[in-house]
Amino acid sequence: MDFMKTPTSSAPPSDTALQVMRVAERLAQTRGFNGFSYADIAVELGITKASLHYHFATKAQLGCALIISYRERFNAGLAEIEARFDAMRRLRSYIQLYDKVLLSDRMCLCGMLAAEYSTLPAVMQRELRLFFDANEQWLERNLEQGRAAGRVKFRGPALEFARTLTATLEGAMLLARSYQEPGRFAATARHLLQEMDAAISTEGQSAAAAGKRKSR
Amino acid sequence: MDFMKTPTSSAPPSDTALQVMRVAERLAQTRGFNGFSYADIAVELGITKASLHYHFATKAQLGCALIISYRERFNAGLAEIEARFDAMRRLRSYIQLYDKVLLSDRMCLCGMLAAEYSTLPAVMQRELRLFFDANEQWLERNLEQGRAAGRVKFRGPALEFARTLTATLEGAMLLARSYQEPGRFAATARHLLQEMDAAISTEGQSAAAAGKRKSR
DNA sequence: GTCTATAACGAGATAGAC
DNA sequence: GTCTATCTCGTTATAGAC
Repeated sequence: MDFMKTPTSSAPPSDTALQVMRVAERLAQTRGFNGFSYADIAVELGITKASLHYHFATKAQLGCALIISYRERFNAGLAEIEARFDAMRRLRSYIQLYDKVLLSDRMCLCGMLAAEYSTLPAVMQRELRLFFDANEQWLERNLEQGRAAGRVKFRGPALEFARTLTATLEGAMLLARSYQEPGRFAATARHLLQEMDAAISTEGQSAAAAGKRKSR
Repeated sequence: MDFMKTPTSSAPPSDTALQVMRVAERLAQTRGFNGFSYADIAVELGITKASLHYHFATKAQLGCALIISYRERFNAGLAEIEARFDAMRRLRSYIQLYDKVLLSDRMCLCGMLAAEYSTLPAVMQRELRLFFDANEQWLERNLEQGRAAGRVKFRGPALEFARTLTATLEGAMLLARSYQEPGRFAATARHLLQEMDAAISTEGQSAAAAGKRKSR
């Protein structure tokens, strides 16, 4: 965990720094990285902007710390899930990670930053891609294992399906926040899990075409 | 077609206003609504910021004009598609609308604005939702028709699948832009179309679980 | 319609005292 | 570590001449 001023620093963040990050993370998730300022954080914590700059000299450094922290917690969550459940429950738990974020009225930090990608400092862009890389590797691995075990079904390469899955979850979060209905995300989550569950028959998906598996 | 200063105005936009919108739209799609300023537009068009304010008194009005214009063009595209093709080709064409945007190095305007939703003026928030509403109604209608005709297959209510579809496309665009690979979106698009195509067998999706029902 | 000029404010960031 | 004070720049927006 190196959140701090330089990528090579290893000093543990102070109490104040952690509070700054806590507030900044929420603001970044709800308003975007370009949607909040040091003044917003300072007011909420009852300190001055100058004090913030002591802990995070530039906003880019704060942004990097946010991504690294978020990614590490996410990866820790994934590791925990992977150690515990079988294939379908892992995927269910994966989706619940996203659901939990949305239920706290936030967008995924990295999904939000992805929208702002072209305006972000290069250092943040790099850290951001690492989040999605880790996501897709975890999913690819577990999808492949689940399919081999006969518990998960999907078509094509696991990597491509992993990317589709992440895209759907990020997109569903994004759109759900424009409405005031958490059910929008939940419905999509349910749909995804049903489609992947090898224990659920695929018969009768198509009302009229049901009888036409002959075509081949 | 009312892009202009008030929601009830109906004067056609002047040549300059159209140029302003053309530039502003591109900036909003690539950098976000909070990621560009009147100065950016002014420099690019070789006029002054003050002139911009003559055409669009406030940035919120410019933003509304952008959404309405974008939505109307999108709806026109959807109407054209609906008049011409059969079910699967309609869905393919729908996805191509998104692909075309991404290939011009842009994010969907409304997907981008959805990320910034909580920071947008209320008038823009309202116009934005109308875009997604129109999208989901078009998709719901055409998915249902396609399923009834036996050409499209999917599980559950058409409305829910429509929302999942839009979420996947918006999410895939969002993530594709953090990498420099348009193939990321294309792969997801291909995957979606394969899954929906009733003419494609669903056998063998699950390597191990599929030992049964082998009509191949 | 477009301009110059400027208001009014907020942004990120720094210097230096305590 | 936190403060006051300040700097510089960019932002939206307006007044008024041409």
